[in-house]
Amino acid sequence: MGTTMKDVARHAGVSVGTVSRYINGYRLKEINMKKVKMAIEELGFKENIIAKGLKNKRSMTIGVVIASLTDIFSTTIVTSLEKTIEKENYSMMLCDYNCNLDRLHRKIMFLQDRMVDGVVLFAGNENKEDVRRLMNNEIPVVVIDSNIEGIETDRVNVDNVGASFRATEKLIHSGHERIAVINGTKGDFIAEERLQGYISALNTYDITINDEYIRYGNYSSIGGYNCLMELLECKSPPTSVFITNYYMTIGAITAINELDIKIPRHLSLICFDRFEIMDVIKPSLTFIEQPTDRIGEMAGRILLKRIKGDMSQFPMDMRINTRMVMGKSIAPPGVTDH
Amino acid sequence: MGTTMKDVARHAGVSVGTVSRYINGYRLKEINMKKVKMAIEELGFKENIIAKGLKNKRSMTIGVVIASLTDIFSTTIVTSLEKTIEKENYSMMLCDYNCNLDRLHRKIMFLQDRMVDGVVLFAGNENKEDVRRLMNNEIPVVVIDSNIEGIETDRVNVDNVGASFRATEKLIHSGHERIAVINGTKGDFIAEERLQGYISALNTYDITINDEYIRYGNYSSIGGYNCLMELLECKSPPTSVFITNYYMTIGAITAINELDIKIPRHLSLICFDRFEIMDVIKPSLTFIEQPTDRIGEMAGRILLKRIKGDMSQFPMDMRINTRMVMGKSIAPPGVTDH
DNA sequence: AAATTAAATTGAAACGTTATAATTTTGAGG
DNA sequence: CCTCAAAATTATAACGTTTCAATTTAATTT
Repeated sequence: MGTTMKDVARHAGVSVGTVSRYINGYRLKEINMKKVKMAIEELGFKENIIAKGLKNKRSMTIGVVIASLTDIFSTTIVTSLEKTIEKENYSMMLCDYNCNLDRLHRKIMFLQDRMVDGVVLFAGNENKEDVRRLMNNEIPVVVIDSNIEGIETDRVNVDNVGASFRATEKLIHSGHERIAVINGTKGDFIAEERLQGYISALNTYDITINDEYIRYGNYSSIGGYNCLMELLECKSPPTSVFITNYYMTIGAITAINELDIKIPRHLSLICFDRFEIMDVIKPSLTFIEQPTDRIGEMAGRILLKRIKGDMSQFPMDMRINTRMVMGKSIAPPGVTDH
Repeated sequence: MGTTMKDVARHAGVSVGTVSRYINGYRLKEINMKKVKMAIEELGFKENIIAKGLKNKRSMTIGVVIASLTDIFSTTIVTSLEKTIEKENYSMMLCDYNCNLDRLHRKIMFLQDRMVDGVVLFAGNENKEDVRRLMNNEIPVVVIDSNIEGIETDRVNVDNVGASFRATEKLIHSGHERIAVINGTKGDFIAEERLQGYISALNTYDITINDEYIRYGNYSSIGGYNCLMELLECKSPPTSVFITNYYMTIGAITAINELDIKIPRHLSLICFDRFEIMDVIKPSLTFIEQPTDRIGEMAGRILLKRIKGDMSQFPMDMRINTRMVMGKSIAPPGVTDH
């Protein structure tokens, strides 16, 4: 280790320039090619990406900022994002900021100091100044699951409105009218979109909107648990619930178990996101699957494209379709099994 | 952006060397200090970590390899690891390899190419050749939750044997003798240690070991679900179960709910790891909490120490104590509530 | 076979830092 | 005010690449 291109050049009897050209895939005479190749193998040469980065002002690294490393939805997307960028020899610096905006700011600064070639931001990172600075420095930014108002960036989102519409519609089609929603965080981009889909479905089918049925669980399991408990304490409790994320679903199911409510006999359920425990829950849940693979891949592809300087179709507003997976958690209201 | 030390030097009317010395905190004359400081502010100079890295052969980056970004236990540790290293201005390249050994190899190569100053490996990364290569290249390695046989590395583990002993003992103390264990993956370092604690507790209290009560759930919720189902189908089912990780606990609880078994009336439970849904499960579970904060912090501290060249007490075998958190999931066997 | 063109290679100057030897400035002592 | 040491600063050579003008080598044409 520690062998440089200079060593390789000497060993092969050519100049460093030639070695460089070999490394970067430019054509050179057969004979030199062989000599260089052998020298590299014999010396175990590995190029120094740092020196390379200094020269071409590229770090071959992208920065990824998520709210929390422990949020499985984000990390699943990141996994596929990484798979996409590593194909082009990029690596990733992954940061979380644990909902601390100051920390978020520091992280973005940090990535910029590290000369990342591009940045992927996840929902909630609405630190406009930082984003603006990145873009002024010509560091492309792709935003996932969000939309930074007032700043034009490429973004990748699922079709939240459509998905929620169809989820709600699904409940309506099986006869429900008392349909509740356990939504994320009030005002949040995703939550607003999902709410819009829900409302629009109810409107379409002329069902009156009952504010009591609209709850916010802050994307957490404890939130989901509490919302479900509260919903069932309404004078006229819902016969079905639409839950807009993974953690809240876990919480709601825990509440349901505790209350000894049977699904779908007493309550129909449709939720967002596939998660591991799903395979194991009985009855199987009907849910909307967000194609995390595709989200990560798209984000990666767009970012790489921008990094290469291709600014066509900027800003892209990529909308990814979801898929509804049918389980057995929905039945007509007020019907007993037999 | 784009301004270099040269620009600062010119603007301040000093040489680049002086600017460098300012940046790195060496003493210089008051007057020059002020001039440089002003110039930096006026030009918005930011040092180029890449160039710096090239010169001092340090990337100020550590590599972290975990099995999967979606494994919450690992990512929780990584979160605190990151907090530790960022205090000293290090950043982290986080990789997962999704149980693909070839991918693991590539990742480690990758980190080495990126000139990381140190590496943290999580359980299962027993790619001896790669680890050896890292160490030969004087890149310090800290291993978490594992022990690479035949290679001396610093490592950080919880006291698995002790924790499992006490967990099992706890069940024994409340009168159980038919105690099952749902363990991770057979042969795995952690699983073996936890099994050892279990066996040793039974031996200590003269309880015969029943092989039927020892199950492997591969750390997955589906595994935990299946194990629990199987255990209850024994001719003489256990009255209590010790579950050695988070995901398997989730699976087991799902099975328990499905079978309408009441805890702790029909079955006592003790498990490993705190997780979000825990706050919400009734009855509250008794569990062993692994101090993920401390694990990450220790790993970070040891690695930084090695990076600084301090090899004292090498190889460290750090054992972190766990804590038992009392819930209401344990009761004497065969006793009904009232 | 000479002349022309094309292709391949070389050598040296960058990239933005740090380290070091050489130089200048400062300050104390006589 | 000169000398000499100590302190501070400067200029320059690295670090390991890439790039580009200049040069050499090879291929083609006449």
